[in-house]
Amino acid sequence: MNLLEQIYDRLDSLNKSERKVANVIIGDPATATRLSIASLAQAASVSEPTVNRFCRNFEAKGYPDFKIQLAQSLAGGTPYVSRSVEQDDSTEEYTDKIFTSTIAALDIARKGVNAGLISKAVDYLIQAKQISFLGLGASGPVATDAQHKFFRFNLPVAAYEDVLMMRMVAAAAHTGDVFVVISYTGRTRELVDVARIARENGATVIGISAENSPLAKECTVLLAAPTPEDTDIYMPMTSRIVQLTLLDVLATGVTLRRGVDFHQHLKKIKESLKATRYPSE
Amino acid sequence: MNLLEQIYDRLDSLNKSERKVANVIIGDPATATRLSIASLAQAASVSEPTVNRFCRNFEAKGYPDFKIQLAQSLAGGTPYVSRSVEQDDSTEEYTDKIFTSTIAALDIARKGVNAGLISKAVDYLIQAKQISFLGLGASGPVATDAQHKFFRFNLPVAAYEDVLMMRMVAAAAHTGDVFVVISYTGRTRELVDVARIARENGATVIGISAENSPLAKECTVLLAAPTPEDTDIYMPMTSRIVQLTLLDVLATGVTLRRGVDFHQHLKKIKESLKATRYPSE
DNA sequence: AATATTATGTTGTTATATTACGTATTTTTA
DNA sequence: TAAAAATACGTAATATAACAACATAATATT
Repeated sequence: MNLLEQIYDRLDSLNKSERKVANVIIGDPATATRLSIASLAQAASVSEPTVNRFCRNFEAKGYPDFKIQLAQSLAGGTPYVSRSVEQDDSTEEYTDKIFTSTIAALDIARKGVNAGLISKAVDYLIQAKQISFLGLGASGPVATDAQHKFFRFNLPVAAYEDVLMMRMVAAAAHTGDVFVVISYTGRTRELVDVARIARENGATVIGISAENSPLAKECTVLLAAPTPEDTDIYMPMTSRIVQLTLLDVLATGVTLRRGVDFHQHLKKIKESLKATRYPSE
Repeated sequence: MNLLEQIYDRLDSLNKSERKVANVIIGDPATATRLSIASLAQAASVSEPTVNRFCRNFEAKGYPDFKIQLAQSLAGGTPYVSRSVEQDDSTEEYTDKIFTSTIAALDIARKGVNAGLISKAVDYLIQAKQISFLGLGASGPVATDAQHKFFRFNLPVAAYEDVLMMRMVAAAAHTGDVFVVISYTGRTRELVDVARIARENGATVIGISAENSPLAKECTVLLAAPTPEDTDIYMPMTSRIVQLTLLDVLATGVTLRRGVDFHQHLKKIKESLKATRYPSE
């Protein structure tokens, strides 16, 4: 709960003078952040120490600290907390909730990412003779997207959304091949099988999936997409975006490691696309 | 643009001492808000007036005012500022940058979304006899993903990544059909053509694309994915995530509008998938 | 009604920020 | 390349703001 909410919350339990202070702040928090303690005291018709005591009541070190917290609680207005959509939400509400939840999921993932594992995964990808992205169902497009991305970065890639193809490719895998297996739950039988086959043939398996899942056990490197609390209907949406972002990170890592020559390649690709486009005005 | 972004933006145009100050602030903006001018000056190895001048450079009345603004730009404590990846970034650094940029892009999009247009788009989707998602290249997987999502919500959907198929479907379009056309630039010739054909046949075209683009002109409703400043190599990544999130919003809107019956449907789908999975422990 | 307790204000001190000015550095011009 | 101008930066003095300690007033308790 942010500072401003706390003030509202505790309005009743404040004594006379402090309530005066609270009311001035609530009345116009934005300008309150610009006032000196003297001005605020005057505006509330109380003494300066009263304002100071008021601030300390709210876990602030003093008046300046209080103002900083107040400013922060004013910022943006919306704290990034995953809130689930309700049946009677307005368009504004559910739009905001979806964006906010997605941001919250990314933020959690950001904090939970293991840079060591990313680095390890990049090591494998760089040395790969062939990279295959595997994903079924909702993870299918994620795999295809990864293919596009890595292709742009001039790497030998393929994506498969078809179980039979996956099996065939896994069966024909060699040491040096890398399979990136994408699965939200990590429990899709077929994918777990394919991962095992690939591994048995000496390939490296990078999993983008849930921790402690059957798939996780088959992976050389597992990048866990930390899954937030509620697993309701809307979850797969945000988890998929986390997966995509993890793949962005991997692609970036590979690119950086490969050095400068890729810029040339990228230029070529961009050129090749120009013909298909209307020119910019 | 918030204060922190401004600082990033003007880093180059600052002189030596001021850049020192900027770097300290950027390095840890959160604690910077708690420092006195003396401490900050010391941390940056400059004099206090230099810090003061620095603050005034950024349209602040003085140091305290600057801190307030900084605090506000720090919503929730984490600075979500799009920073581009540098060649010599460590794994931690580029990982964080990618996540942060993605979040920043979503945040910008969140603020820029027009709820009225979302609502309008949802209206069309709900009444649609048939919904087709069209995307080429990097937007292809986005279209396919949308198909998956909307299918789960029991809507008559298809996705096309193939130009010829698109043309055929557009040519056979009827009033009541809805085409969702996804394009980052909005300048892909083929897509623009297809959109026009679909419109001419009475279909509704919902664009998820850039404003003022050729594609935008062919759309019944345009959901602009506001594109942040720099269009360098990494941009398409984040823009695609904004597109996906917009589609999440649309899917959610449709679901909410359709009421309760869809829960039944969702349950059925979940059941059907169970057989393919290893059970949860 | 007397006492204890809490609330609030006054004063002086300390911390903090800012101004004014001077020196050093860089840039420009001859 | 030297001289002049402009800009950058720091020192020291000053003004402002915040706080602590104490005193007084108000309220609650017995």
